[in-house]
Amino acid sequence: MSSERKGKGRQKIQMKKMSNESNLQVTFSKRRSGLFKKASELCTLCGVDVALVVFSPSEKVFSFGHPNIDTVIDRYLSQVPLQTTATMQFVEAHRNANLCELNAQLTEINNKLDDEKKRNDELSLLRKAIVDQIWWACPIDGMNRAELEFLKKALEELKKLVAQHVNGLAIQGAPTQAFPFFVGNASSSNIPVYHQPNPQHTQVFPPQVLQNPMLEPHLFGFNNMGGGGYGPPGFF
Amino acid sequence: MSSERKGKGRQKIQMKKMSNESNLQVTFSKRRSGLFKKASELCTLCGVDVALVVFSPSEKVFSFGHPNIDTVIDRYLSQVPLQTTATMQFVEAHRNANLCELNAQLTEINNKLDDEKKRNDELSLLRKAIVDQIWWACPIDGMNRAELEFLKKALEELKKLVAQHVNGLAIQGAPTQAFPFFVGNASSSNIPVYHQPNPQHTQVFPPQVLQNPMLEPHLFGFNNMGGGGYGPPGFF
DNA sequence: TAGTCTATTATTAGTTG
DNA sequence: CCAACTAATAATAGACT
Repeated sequence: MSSERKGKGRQKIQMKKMSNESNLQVTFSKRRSGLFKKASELCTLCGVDVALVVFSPSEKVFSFGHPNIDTVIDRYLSQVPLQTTATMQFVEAHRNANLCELNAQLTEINNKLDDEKKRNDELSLLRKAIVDQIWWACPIDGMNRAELEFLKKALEELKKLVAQHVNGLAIQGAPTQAFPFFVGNASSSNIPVYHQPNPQHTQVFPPQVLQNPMLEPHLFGFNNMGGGGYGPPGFF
Repeated sequence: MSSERKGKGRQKIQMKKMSNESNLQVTFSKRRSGLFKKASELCTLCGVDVALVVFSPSEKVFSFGHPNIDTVIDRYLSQVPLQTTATMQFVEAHRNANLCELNAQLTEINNKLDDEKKRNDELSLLRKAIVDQIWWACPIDGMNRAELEFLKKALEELKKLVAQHVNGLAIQGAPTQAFPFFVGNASSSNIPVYHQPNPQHTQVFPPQVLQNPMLEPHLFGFNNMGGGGYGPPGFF
């Protein structure tokens, strides 16, 4: 009988492993569905081949493939001759370690950016409120010079604050220059290991570009590695 | 200088292969990013393992894996001993053929459902408009009996129409009983081949449950096939 | 070719049954 | 566990840059 509508709607969630087990299960189901749907849509819209394998928290396996998962996996494996020599493993280990660290830093910086952005938004709002108030309070000419003076001071203070924030961001985020990713539309993210093993089924000297799909080649500055001339084979 | 804001915003698109090549490329890039992001979020939030391989329209390969794509693929392959005997291939071929057809039918039915829903929405809106008009026009008692009569007739007509639509749907969609999927939140979809090869790394007699993730086990009525007793091994 | 912007559509977190 | 609902957040088609 309690016909109350009290759904609070979707809430933002932290991008980290969910603590509540039952929530995790539900979220897994929903998001798995969403992921498979997206994958199938990509196939349909773009006519490309995809393979997707997901192990559930209870170790059950879910998979999807177009035109067929085994075909795609075979194709993938044939392109990644996986020369699992000791050297390769060493390289890979270093690479992964680096990536993890980079991702951690990226996440941290993104969080800071989020915070700053939020604070800036708040300040902007406040500023807007005050400006509006002035607009309302002063039909045409300053009716109360003292008040106007006060508001002017407040505005300057705010301006300074904002400047400080921006500045602080620039200084604090100095290493950010190494991670110009996400700056446009930053949003906290905890991204595991992305991996583009080979631009094509070409050579396999340096294990080649290990990357975050969000952190695509062009973001690193060296775009178009599909040609043949790759960058230096150093470990980053 | 033309500082016009004329973005029309996101438009709905048909769930079929895009015809415009350059649009397709752009969409592929955007959706690939989105897909990889979703995959990584699933890993992070639920702590599960995922492997994702995508071949671009230009045959480049993009992949993602947590904790590592090869690990996940190995795990997947070990669960799918792929007894590629001739019999199996035959079975598989039939299964795929069947699935394609089923998916096609499903898509068609979904489209019809969408259409019907839209029409029903329109009718509902119309009905509501009329009801509202009555409400407005008649403060308390019928001020114009003729008009009221007309409206009553119109309402009955609408009711009949809606009934017809529902009925038509039920008849036209008779085979729908075999596809009770999506009924809840139907939305056109052209889904390729989904595949859950094995509930666990258990036996492999009938190649086992090939399915659409959106079409999960419970939707088929036989949930929990992780036990051991499977249904008949027929080709659907 | 990739990034931006904006209006929309799509997805989903939290709840209830 | 599953479905439905709601109110939010998130993703993205189209147009520009």
